[in-house]
Amino acid sequence: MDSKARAVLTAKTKVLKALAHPARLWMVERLEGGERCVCELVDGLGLDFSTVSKHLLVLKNAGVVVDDKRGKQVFYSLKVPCVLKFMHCVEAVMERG
Amino acid sequence: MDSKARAVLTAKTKVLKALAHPARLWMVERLEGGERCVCELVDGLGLDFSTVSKHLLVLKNAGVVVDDKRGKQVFYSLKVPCVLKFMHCVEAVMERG
DNA sequence: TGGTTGATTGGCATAATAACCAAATGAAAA
DNA sequence: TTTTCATTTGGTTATTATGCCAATCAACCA
Repeated sequence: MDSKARAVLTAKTKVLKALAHPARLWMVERLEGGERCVCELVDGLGLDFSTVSKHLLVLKNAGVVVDDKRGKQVFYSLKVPCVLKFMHCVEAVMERG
Repeated sequence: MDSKARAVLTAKTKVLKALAHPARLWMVERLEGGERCVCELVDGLGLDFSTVSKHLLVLKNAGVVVDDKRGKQVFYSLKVPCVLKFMHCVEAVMERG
């Protein structure tokens, strides 16, 4: 495995790692229904504001979501529509458990 | 979020976490070409036998691979064919980075 | 039987994550 | 301009993940 192949692998796992947390996956699923402000996500998750903010940063750095500040609020939305389609495969893995 | 929804999320993230490591993802991609014995994977990765064995256990516990002991060797193969299809979406995320 | 090979397990040190609280930022309202 | 509100950042601690070494196990061979 050369260094280029290693870099590609690391980039892919960055996306997977971003999705591989219950709070972050919940937020991504929630964003399927359209953009949400941070406060809505905090309410739904029952976590600290700072914790949710950091989770959103992870998703943003991975290229999964984008943010848009309007007025006092920040709205997050999915950057790539297929993100949740591919979750059907994950569910298939679970069912064949 | 009730406890049932939380359990489903945790189960999904178990699969994602299993894939979210360079060595494990590399092995899964390699298994796309058919079953491989542990020794082949060790050679390709350049990691310790014990390390590779533990990574494979993570994939097995997540339901991504199955093992088959034949003689002294253990062969691993993908349990769910769609695992790599959904990686195309991950690649799409990377390209729109 | 005794030894070798392929693989797993246990143990340990180190690194990376995740949660909270407190404090800082920054834009809008007063 | 001062205050306020939504969010982010910094700091700390607890938990989890990773990788190597040594020991073990199971199957084959001499």
